[in-house]
Amino acid sequence: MSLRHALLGLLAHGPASGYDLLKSFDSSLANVWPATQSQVYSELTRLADGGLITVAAQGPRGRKEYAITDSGRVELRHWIVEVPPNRFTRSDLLLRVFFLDQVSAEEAEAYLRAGERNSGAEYERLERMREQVDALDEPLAVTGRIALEWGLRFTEMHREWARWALSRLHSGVRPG
Amino acid sequence: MSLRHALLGLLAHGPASGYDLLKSFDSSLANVWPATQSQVYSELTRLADGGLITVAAQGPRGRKEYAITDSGRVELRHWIVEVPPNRFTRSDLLLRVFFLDQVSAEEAEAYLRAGERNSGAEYERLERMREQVDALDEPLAVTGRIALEWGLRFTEMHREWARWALSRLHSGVRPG
DNA sequence: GTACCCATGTAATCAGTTACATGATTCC
DNA sequence: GGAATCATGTAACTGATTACATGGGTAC
Repeated sequence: MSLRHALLGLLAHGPASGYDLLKSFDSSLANVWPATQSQVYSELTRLADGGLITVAAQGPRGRKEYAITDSGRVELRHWIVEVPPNRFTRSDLLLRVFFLDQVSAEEAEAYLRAGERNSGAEYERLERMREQVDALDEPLAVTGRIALEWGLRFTEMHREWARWALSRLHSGVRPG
Repeated sequence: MSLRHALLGLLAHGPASGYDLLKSFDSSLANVWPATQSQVYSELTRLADGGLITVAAQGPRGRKEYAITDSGRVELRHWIVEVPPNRFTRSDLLLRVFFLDQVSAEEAEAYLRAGERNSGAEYERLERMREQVDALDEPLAVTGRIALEWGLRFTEMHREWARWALSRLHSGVRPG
């Protein structure tokens, strides 16, 4: 049930249409909580039915601009401060690591090297984002910057871990 | 479609029943790929229908012991080395961070402090696991140890990030 | 004999993905 | 007038969660 709160959170900053919100999911929020077009539109309908948001204005091409209601804000705050975050996230990347003993040493090595490369590239992508965010002065800049820092530290950690795993794999597969 | 590969990976180490496999999901795999009882049993039936595993033996209480087949091993290896891991994982924890400007400074601070505490406790839990794993000499020990190291580094990173975020929040909310 | 663990299965529901479908407006 | 973009919606399917339901075997 986090998608609804992601939408409430975005609408807490101001009214927007499904189309507008979708763009947030394609850019900033894609790293944290990806969502598809069909998901966004149907969730907006449900939120409006529940009275957490309302259609504040209608524009051309059937555009509906949604605004958060008081009960929507209450629900958002409740979710942030009261509902404990999910501890376990699924990682098919780590799941493969668990079974690396089922492939050849060369394949296992290639897998970890690919991980090292990807997190390096991801780090650079986030670093470019940071430069942009640091230039802004919006309210999103503070919290967005904190989330971005998480990504930077995460990818850095991942890269170093992949290196460590490579050395560990060598000593593990060929003990001595 | 990672659950089926998690099952194949576990069965690659030797035959087991649904009940046995379930225990793996409750212990070691819970950190990486949680699965429920109903999910495991229905996926096992599907895997057997597809010929990736077979019922190797039947025991008391309707116990079915499954064994991986050759095509199951082929599929497992293909998944490990050919299928690229999922880059984006959802994090409702980070999603809340994005919207921390919607709650009071005190509440935001409490949220980050709770994250710091939790990752600290999680780190200690994993450290205790490491002590146990380091004592083993099974084939799982090598890859399991590598996955565990990821958890240790992740929780450590998370804790340090939470601290950083707290200082950042103070300077961000009350500029000067 | 009874409590606990072993052991499997099904049904209902929810969340998320992919694909399909349609049409209005703006820009050039 | 044609292309790109704005804009919303629905249908089919897959994956995951929760709850229900049942019964055999073992230890004491």
